[in-house]
Amino acid sequence: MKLLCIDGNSIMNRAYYGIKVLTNSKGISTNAITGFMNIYLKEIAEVKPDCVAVAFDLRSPTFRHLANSAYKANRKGMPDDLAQQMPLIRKLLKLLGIKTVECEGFEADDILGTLSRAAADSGNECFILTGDRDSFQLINDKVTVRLAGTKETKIYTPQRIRDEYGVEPLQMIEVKALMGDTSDNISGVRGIGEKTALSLIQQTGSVDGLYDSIDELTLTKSVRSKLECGRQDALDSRFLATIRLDVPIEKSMEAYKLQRPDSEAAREMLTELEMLRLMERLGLSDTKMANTDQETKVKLKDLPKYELDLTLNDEVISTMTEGKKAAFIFDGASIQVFFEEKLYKLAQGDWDFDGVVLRFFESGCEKITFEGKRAHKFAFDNDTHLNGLTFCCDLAGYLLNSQAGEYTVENLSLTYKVIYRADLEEYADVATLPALAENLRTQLETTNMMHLYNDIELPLCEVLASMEHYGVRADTDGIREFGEGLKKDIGTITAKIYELAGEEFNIASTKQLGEVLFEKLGLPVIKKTKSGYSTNAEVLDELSDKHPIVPLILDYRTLTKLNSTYVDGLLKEVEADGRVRSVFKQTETRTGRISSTEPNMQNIPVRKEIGRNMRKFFIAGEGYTLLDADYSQIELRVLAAVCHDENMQKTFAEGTDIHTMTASQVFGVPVSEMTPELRSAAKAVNFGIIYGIGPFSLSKDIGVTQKEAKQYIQNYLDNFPKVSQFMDSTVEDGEKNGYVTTIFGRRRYIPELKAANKITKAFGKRAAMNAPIQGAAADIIKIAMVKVYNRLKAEKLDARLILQVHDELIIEVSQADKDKAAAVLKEEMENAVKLDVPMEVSVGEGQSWYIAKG
DNA sequence: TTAATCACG
DNA sequence: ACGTACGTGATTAAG
Repeated sequence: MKLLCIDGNSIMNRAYYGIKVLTNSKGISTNAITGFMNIYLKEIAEVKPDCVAVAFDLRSPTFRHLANSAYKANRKGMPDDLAQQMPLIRKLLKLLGIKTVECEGFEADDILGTLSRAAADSGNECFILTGDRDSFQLINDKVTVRLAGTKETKIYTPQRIRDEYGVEPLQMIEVKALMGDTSDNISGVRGIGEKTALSLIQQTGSVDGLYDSIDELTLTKSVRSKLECGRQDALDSRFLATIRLDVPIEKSMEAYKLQRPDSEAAREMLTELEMLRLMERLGLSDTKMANTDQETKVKLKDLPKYELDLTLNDEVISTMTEGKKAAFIFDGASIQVFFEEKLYKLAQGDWDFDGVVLRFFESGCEKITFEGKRAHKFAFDNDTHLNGLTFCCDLAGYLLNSQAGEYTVENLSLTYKVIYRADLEEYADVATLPALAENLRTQLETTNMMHLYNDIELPLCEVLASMEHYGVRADTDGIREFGEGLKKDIGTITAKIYELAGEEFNIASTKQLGEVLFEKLGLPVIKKTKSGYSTNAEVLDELSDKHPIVPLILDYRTLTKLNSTYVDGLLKEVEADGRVRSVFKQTETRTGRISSTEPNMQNIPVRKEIGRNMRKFFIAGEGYTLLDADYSQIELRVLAAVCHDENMQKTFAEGTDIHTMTASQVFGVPVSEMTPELRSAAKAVNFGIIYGIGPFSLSKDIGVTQKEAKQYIQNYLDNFPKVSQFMDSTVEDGEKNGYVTTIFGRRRYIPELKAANKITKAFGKRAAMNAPIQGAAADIIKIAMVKVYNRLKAEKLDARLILQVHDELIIEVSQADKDKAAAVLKEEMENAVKLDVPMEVSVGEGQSWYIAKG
């Protein structure tokens, strides 16, 4: 028989640090449990054991040996959220019919030792699954250690120990006695490390053997004296390092046979923890359907059967007329369609794939799909239009929970308790769509997000597809030339840096740079990172007048960033027709913004002139020009509107400068006596308010003491009590409901608000304060995009939206239509929504983005 | 794969 | 005593 012994604490620890954050909507961490079960299931599949035992340390401090009461005293207490998961995993294992073993006064290691010995003695095979190397001494012909790493499990047999360490497994005790183990607070012999310890044991076999023959050994003076001084330490450590094999626990293999799980209770527990994926993997979700509702529970055999493997062709498409419904999934290379109880497919390479797909898209029937942006784009790329799209499941899933991560049909079915038609194999996703869409629709209604869905997200996906279809024209020669200049300058600066440093090194390596700056040149260390010295721009700025090399490093950083990310990075993305087509992601951010990738067109440099030059290379096509419109202070306007602060509203209504007004209030200075410095400080305060400010960061930002910064914030909140109230009530709502919303009803769940950890909770509060502001601004520009898109189309202007940068829209328009398009753009953006505060938009025009932006 | 850095709103 | 403003994406080095 095979016995799998698991070091529960060690694997939980591994799992905890392996998966960073994972909490359910109630804020309970589930990362360690999830990781543990992932490892467990993988190991079970590989080892195929007959018996399983999971050993745990007891919660109370345990001492293996009374001889040394300092034992483990210095081991750091486990983080709270890991400790909270320990009783949960034990309960779960019990429900799953897996035996857990613990014993007062003994460590998990001792239990592993005892069980492995018992298994070997009764002629059985034993596998020890653990995350640390402590149990190597237990390895023999019958006992194998499986060391769980981040990616793979390493298997340790006696031979592997001999190969790796040159000693027998049992001799690992002797090695540890000499080298010690800080994590277990075993001192070992002072000054003896792994290398020396191994070599000594290889020569003498054991601690006893070593001291018996110490006079005959050839040793360096220092090693000999260390050994002589540490003789008693070695003996004590040897005792501590020996894992016990005689813990009073059940030793019969029979007792560890896997029991029948208590499925009902396990299902209940996992539902409570919201670990639906795991439930599925454990086969607990009743016949592969994540369905816990009694009345909708259906057995697999009762599910309707459909006609499969039909070919999508024009004959059937001609029957897909108005009023009928079809579900489809199109991934670019193949399409599956579910229509009137039949499943059709077609793949690239099949006869007239593109044509058939496009004629299906043009058909009059109502369509539901998944990731409809791709279908829209395919239609646009082929000069036609996707008609009748009424539901897009990923967008609904995103609105319902913007931090769910991956919006796949399978995940959504699990979350929204829809029978996932795994029985239909390649058609599983498409056959699941109708039920999923129906359920998602209901959810959107109950959460009051139908408006958001119908009027913003669904139409927006067509707009984004259109933007991706058109792309932006790039001046590749210009970029290349700019790059040449950069590369030349980088070469010059590099040489100067090497000269000043007195050596050549990799300037891009923070490690090497840190050594040069702080060790060789002796500059003061301002800040440290986890892995060494911090060398970020903030630190270097402080050092810039301490040594001439520092400003050069800053220049080097600026230039190499421009060169690799923007020049080389962008050139890679330019397509054959001279245009770049970014991918705009609609289900990525937690706040409702869209994001841009491959390339990211939302972080093209602008703040510094050198980088801003990049924008000269984004240009209009022949005969066209660019229009650039941006909202002025949209987030502060949103704040003024949602909190109903009369002061702020009046400022915006009258068109006076908001930062000046804030400065006057916060610093008690009349507007007529305002200085640029005060205005700039007030600007930082204004931004800080939106982000959930703290005195520390504000003080750093505007260069005043923390005390002063604190006073400014207090002044602000006293002068704008409505803002203060709004922030408080938002956090309160978040704590009560688990989510906060924008004025348009967009939700963001913030499980961090329920965290026990202070830092996490503080983050939750800031996120809660920010989300309604950033989110509403995102809502507004999305509405504007849909309106602008529709107007340009309705008025048949030769113009199209091509970019969005959070508060900025860019249109490419024919010279003839530019005035009309500019008017449409300004009008639709300013009137996208009606708030208590006017929205102000400024529009610029020019051949390049650089000029159009003004 | 992760950490550090830096580009944007 | 802690760690320090919200939201993103790309590149590079290094384990």
